[in-house]
Amino acid sequence: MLRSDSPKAHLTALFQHAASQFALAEHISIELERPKQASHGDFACNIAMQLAKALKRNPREVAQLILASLPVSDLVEKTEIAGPGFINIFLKPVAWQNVALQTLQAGEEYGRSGLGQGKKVQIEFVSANPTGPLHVGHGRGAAFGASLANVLAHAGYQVHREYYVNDAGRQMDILALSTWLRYLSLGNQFVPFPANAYQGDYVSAMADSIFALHGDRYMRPAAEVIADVADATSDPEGHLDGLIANAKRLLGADYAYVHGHALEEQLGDGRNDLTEFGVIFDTWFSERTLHESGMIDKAVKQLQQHDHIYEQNGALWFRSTAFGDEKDRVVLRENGIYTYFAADIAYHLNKFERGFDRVIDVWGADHHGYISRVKGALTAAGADADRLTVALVQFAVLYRNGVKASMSTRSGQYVTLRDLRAEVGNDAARFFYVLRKSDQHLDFDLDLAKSQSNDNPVYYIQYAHARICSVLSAWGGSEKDLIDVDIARLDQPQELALLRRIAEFTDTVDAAARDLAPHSIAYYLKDLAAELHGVYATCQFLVDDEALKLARLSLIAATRLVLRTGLALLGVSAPEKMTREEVQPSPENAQAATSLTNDESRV
RNA sequence: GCCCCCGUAGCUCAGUGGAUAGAGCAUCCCCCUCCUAAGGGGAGGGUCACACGUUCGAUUCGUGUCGGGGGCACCA
Repeated sequence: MLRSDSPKAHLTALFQHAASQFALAEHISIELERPKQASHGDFACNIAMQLAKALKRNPREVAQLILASLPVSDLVEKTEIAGPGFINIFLKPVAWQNVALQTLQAGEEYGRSGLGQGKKVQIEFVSANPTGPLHVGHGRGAAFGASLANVLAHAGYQVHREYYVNDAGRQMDILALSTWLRYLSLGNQFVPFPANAYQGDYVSAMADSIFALHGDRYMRPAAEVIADVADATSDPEGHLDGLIANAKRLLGADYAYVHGHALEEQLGDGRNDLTEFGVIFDTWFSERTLHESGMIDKAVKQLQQHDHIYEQNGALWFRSTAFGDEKDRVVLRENGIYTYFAADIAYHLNKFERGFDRVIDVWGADHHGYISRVKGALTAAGADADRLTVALVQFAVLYRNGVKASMSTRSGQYVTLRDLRAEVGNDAARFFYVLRKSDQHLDFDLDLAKSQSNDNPVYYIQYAHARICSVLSAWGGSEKDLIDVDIARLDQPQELALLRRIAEFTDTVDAAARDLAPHSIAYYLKDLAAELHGVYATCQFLVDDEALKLARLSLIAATRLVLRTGLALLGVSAPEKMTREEVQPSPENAQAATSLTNDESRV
């Protein structure tokens, strides 16, 4: 007779029943928390204190009334009223022991919560300009977004992952120009390479490949390329724009090829990078299609119909100040080209049209000022802006040799996500990225990540998983035989602590989904692994007592399931074996260690 | 000037409207004849930046101050 509800859900129902005698209780949610101190029981309920004021009675007195009408349960050992009016509940061991069997029965479904109720949610993340390799800042957005998407899916949402491709606009033109200038130099047409163009080696590589494929088909005289272009020192941006205009004129229809080649190369590179990082998208949505399909025209017309657009200085402005923005914003420039903002309005209206109940954008914290603008435009267009949630992810600041490293894509001086993955591994990178709250700045110390990768908490968790695999493998039996065992043999404090932790998983997933906080999964897994290691250190699993052995194996099999499920949510692998690479101290390290010792001995 | 994030142990950071605020690293001390010691146990270490409010109760919520970081384009 295995119950299907968790101990907490069971108790919540009991308290709901007990509280229903008070009319006011309908507005109060039953909160059961796990006390920090074991002497306060398995759960503590503060409902008496919540009700006390409205009832104008002493909280301890209210607690008495609640307890008097609390239905009898075979899981409850005893209850007590403590402190200012807490009701502490002590459960019988069987309440927790059942958790192991419940977990094994649920299998991969364990931890699912009803939060999402099958609602469709779209999550858009990364969406980096395809103008160069992804860097460590994009990595954080990728790891956060992918983990959050997994968490939402496990919490019962139907999740759609999308990448918005900024394939229109000036930045892409600058990349195309940069590539073309490098290409021209291959035919000895030397145009001074602008300092504010894309400097990275990947640009030259693309030029090489175009030259290899098509020879001098796109070659033009350098003198014509720089003709009538603004001075590079006094007007660097105007200089770039002049070069772009000349490139478009001189190349004619061929410009689209150079532009398209650069786009495809960079987008493909980013896609491969992300795929290797375990970050997969359902849709890659092209900004250009918004322009070409007339969706932006439509969106702006929609705003015009609601009288939120006016003309000034030859441009069209959206009156965003009417929606809480600090100033009005241009949607159609004087030159007749829509702004990025205009495209984004159309894009978000399109998201809503596609029938998502909820839309989540993962943006870098530098975009925070942009939120009110987009939401304002959605409201202005008659859409429900509350269906859009923007999750801001603070910067990942990179440190190398203790110094903040430059992160500029144009200057080409940055560490790529690919480099980072190669150095610390995908698992450590994914885990490290989500180990901080998203609204916390992340100091990513490369040297530390590299030199101490063996101390990374991800290994601690993976090791717990590997240990279980090792034991179950040595046992050699089938996991199915562990679903129906005499679980009452689990009575050690460490075993019960582990069971309690396993029981928390569903609430953890639920809270992580609700708060858009995948980091709490990472912290939960650390705690879970710690409990497992504790049991491992105190209990022998493969003992002669057959019933005890099966009970303990059942416990660790359930633990393995939760570890696996949780790690999968974070995109981290769950290895069955951990093999340590014996690192021999290099001569420099040995020297450094020696000199450090000498320094200390001088004190 | 306006807006956003942060301020918790020596360091990096979790956490909570509740009853004695936690982890990892670092420091110190223990534990492998035994399923991987990438492990376990223990010790020390705190004015939860500061002030005032709200509350039965504030480290948590609000306001202000101070400190750190970031953002305020007819760029994307």
